Amino acid sequence: MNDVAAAAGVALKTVSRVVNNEPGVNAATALRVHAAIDRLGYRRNDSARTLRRGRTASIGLVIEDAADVFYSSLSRAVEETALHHGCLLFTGSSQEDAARERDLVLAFCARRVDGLIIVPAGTDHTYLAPEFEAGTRAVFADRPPGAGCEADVVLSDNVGGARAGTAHLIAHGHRRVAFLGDLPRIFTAAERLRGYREALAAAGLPYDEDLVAMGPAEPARLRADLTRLLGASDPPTALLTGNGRTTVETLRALASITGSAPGPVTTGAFPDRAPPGLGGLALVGFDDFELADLLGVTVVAQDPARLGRTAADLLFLRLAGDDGPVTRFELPTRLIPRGSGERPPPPRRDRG
Amino acid sequence: MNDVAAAAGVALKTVSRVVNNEPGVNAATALRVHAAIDRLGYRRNDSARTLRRGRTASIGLVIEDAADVFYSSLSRAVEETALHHGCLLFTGSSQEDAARERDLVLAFCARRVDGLIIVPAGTDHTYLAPEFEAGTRAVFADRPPGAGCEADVVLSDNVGGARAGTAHLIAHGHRRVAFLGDLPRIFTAAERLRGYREALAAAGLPYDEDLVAMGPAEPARLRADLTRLLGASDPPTALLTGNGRTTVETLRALASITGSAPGPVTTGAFPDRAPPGLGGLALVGFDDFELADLLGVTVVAQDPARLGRTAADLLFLRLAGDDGPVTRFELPTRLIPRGSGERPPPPRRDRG
DNA sequence: CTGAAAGCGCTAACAG
DNA sequence: CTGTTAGCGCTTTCAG
Repeated sequence: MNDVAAAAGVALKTVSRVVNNEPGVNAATALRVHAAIDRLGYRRNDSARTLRRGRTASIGLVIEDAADVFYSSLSRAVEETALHHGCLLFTGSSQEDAARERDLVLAFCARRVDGLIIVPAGTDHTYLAPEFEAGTRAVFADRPPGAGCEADVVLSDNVGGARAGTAHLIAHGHRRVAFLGDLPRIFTAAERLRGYREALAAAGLPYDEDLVAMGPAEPARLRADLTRLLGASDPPTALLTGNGRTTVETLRALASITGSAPGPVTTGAFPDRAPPGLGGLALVGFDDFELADLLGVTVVAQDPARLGRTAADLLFLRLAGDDGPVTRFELPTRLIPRGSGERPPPPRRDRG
Repeated sequence: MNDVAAAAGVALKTVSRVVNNEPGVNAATALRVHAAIDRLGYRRNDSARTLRRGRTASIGLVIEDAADVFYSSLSRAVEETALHHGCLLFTGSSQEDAARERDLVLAFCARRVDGLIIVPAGTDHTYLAPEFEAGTRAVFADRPPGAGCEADVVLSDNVGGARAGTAHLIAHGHRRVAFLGDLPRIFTAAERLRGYREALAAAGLPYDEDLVAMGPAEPARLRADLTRLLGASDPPTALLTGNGRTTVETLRALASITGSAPGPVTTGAFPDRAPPGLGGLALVGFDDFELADLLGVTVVAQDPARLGRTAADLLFLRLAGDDGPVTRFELPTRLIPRGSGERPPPPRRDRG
């Protein structure tokens, strides 16, 4: 900028004014400055600019895994909103690791991001207190912050969604509904388990621990749990899977267990024959996923993009000075019947 | 930092030394400084730090769409490598818009990112020249830079992959193979079309323009093109789809045209019956996708994560001072037979 | 081992 | 309309 000023024969400040389109610069002078800028290939250093101005015009986003469709949709929505507000976006994946989440957040804070959107992996966010004190704002998405951390949060209605999915299966005659969930320490997994239990209770059905399998969405673990479930003396006739990954891996596991892939819905909306590969099981999955429509898999859909958009909107509201009380948004889920969740249980065999 | 220095009764520089673990500080002094840091909740401002040091320890990534699985995998790999090098990552989606690509890149450059990884939407990258001159490094991924821009690039073997996919269908007896590609202005689409043509030529088959449909991967457009293709007097018996989105939307379109969803591979590896929904068509898709295995869809797989990793590694090599000649990596693709690509054409009806 | 001074590139505040 | 001065928070350089 100094060089430009020298080249144009003006003061530093005049160059600054021109570069920022500030009013009150003689057109001729501005022209001279512009010429110098072009000649020297000058580009403003926004790093220095933000240092001076106090705001970095950047926000940080910590998600679980950028490669996961759920979080990448959320991320995309946040990006859109950020750009719309003239903000650049730092992204990082916590990999469901609390320490890594903290490191990322603190790294973003060290760069003095104006705000944060966090899908928390950990449950202790006391490390954020100094940052909050320093004026950094944060909005939590998909999961709430740990106890003792007051911050806005945008969630899906996990309990309601799981309840609806379970009730849907029960309404179609199922009395033995299994739940395949994520690790129970994960907020959404615990909430969905709660919804599942509530639906059972509402229908007067007993809660049977043997019908519940919580764990990571890994093929080996799901295969083992499914084998156990299906081999039991009183096996489930329906499955509620706790998230997108789990649903997909369950379909895969079932295909290998029953010896064929899950079948599609035939022409009509809801076929009355069993989709091959589900082995006669009914299935409702939490989270919509690509090709679920073709496969005829009934799901409880979240809207990850809306989750991200809402969180980002909220953050920018805060950054604009909104100092209202901490809020908690809960976005609705939507049950999409596609066949796999509308199948009745097989006729009851007599026992003995 | 001033406050900390005052509180600890030392000079500014001593605090700086402690914060950066620089050697040559009395243990007792360091302790006093640490105490002051904790008491005041001090956190170093990395923005100021990078301004002074010249390097921002951040890189910018411009992809087409963060919500697309292909680019989100690439993105995740870049992120991993960046973090490994102590770098933070700015992300932005160009949405296949050259102007937006440029704006994002220049915004990143204004923040003085150390380097860039770009999946270009545009074909004119002269706007980068001043940045290169200023020392910013860039690596292109998935697609090469426009003419006149010298930069490293990491690609998939698009020609070879498309050639292999087409040859695979021809080897299974098909002589009427259609190609459903992306917009021809997109580098990868053009390359894959070239591979398709090469395979035809190698097999002594004519290139029939009526068998080629290039355009955006949108349901309506694909439905129209497929309807036209299948309704022709000499319709194709096999399809090569030009990317993941197109494959998925083609499956969807075919399902709605033929009145049923595509069917799964049955127990054996390659069923000899037509997967329902493909209407007897054989299909090879460019790009692997979630559940392609269960649906039995043969694909030419790219490795987006490796694309990202390679590009990032290359960038950090450059940032470390490697000034070798500009390189062009081409990663291999892999044909994964799953059934849909191994179906023979239907017995030839006599015409007339 | 510690400190004072200068300055990274920019903008805010106040002159002229 | 233009310029000067100070300083954002840090590190570099050099001197104690």
